[in-house]
Amino acid sequence: MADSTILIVDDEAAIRDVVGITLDLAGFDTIKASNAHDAHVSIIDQKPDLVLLDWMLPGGSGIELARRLRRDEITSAIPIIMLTAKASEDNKVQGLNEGVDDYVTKPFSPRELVARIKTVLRRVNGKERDKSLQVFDLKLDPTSHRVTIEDKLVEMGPTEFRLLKFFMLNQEKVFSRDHIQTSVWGANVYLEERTIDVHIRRLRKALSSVKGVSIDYSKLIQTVRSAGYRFSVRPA
Amino acid sequence: MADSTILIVDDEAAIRDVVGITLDLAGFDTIKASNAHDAHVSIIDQKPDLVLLDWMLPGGSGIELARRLRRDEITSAIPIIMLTAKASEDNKVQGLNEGVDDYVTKPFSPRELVARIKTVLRRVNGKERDKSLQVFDLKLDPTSHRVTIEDKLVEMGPTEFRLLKFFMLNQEKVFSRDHIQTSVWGANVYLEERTIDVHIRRLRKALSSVKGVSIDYSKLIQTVRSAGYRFSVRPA
DNA sequence: CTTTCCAGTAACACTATTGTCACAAAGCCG
DNA sequence: CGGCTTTGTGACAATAGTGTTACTGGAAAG
Repeated sequence: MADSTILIVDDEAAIRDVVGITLDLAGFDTIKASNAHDAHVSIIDQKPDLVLLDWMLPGGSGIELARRLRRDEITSAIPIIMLTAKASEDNKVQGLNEGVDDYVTKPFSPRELVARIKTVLRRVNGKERDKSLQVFDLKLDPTSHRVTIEDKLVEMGPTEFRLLKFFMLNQEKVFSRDHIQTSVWGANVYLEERTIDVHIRRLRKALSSVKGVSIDYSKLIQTVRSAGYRFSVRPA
Repeated sequence: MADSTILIVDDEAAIRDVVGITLDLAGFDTIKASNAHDAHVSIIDQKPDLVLLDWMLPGGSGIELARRLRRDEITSAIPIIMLTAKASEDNKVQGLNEGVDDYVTKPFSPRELVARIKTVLRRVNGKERDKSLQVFDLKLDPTSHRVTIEDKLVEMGPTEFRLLKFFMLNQEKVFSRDHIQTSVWGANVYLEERTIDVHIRRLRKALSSVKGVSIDYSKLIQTVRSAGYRFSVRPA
């Protein structure tokens, strides 16, 4: 983790410097780029472990670059954290569809930035253990048994909680209903097949029930026809 | 913790040696005694942080010594772990009433012995944080939201779970119903006063519902007339 | 010993949660 | 488009959990 290389893409030198210093202090290696083209070259060339991408870039926006990276087989697995000037709903929703892994809104505290980078790296590396689970601003705390979105409590039943926990611990993979049943309800439990669907629905409902939130987190639970469901930050 | 001194009281030299070596390796200082009288003198003289006491001692049983230690102001705070040849129900129940802090049944693994000593020391020193809470063989795991007695699942409702968690985090102190209500239900919640009593009853019921267990763990929840309730391993 | 008070207990009504079902909607195939 | 499959959705009944109440039993006070 401490050896991860982060590519910082921002047209403002001041931002590059501040972020660079922050990440240096946190033990990351850093590369910098001031425009989308240079960034793309650096990514292919040096394969950073994560890209910090400014939303607004001259001559090719950040979102364009993100899209390109996702399309390309070689770069599609590299996590991206967007740096946005302000929390705009449209931006967030669109970014979600482009497969961005997280957002950090300027101005941000060094602490938060580092925390989010670590979270994303942990998630991508599949080393999600203990502690509270977090995806964007959706947090699940196994200890206090609470789920929040942007610090607003999300109400759901115990079964939905376990279902969400399972998904957050196993992101990006498709699970059959059988598999979900075994993992969430346990073996030796007979359930009518459609029961899973209903709980999926209830979970989605709970996730989108929070008002005043820019992202619809229920979209993270994707239906894979004839296969099962998947929890993913990437577009379906 | 690593500097704690443990007094080993056993009439068998072989046991004293084995236990002594085990504790040395675990970083504890050890004192040894082969009978109740010597043990008592050593305790007053050297004030060990914990006493490992053999149940059957020639010329004054271990239980007698435990009782004497609890009666005396000076020694009453020193935790005691009993070493018993076999898990006899009567012994355990009686020991519970004498205020023994834990039991280890011979033969025991060094690993288990050290683990139990550390648990008791942690509990007594009030540094019970994180992790799973344990008292004797009663375990509460905040993360998995499970309670077990001797690894057997104890069924109870969510409210009883929180109530038990509260008690296990705050042992040996008497709490008024008001205090319990605020801690477990939260402030700004109106409850009919007797409601607490009913939940206490349900928790006790749950704790004593497990079959094939030598100790009645419901006894740990003590009623303090006109004051409230207390969770304690010491006699009422 | 009697009275008074307090806690134990059982029973009840109310609510939340859960699994199931029936039907509507959407996707997929030729 | 038309038929078939799969999923979304609302409704429902059964169950578990919760708070309240009334009655019982035992301890403390007089």
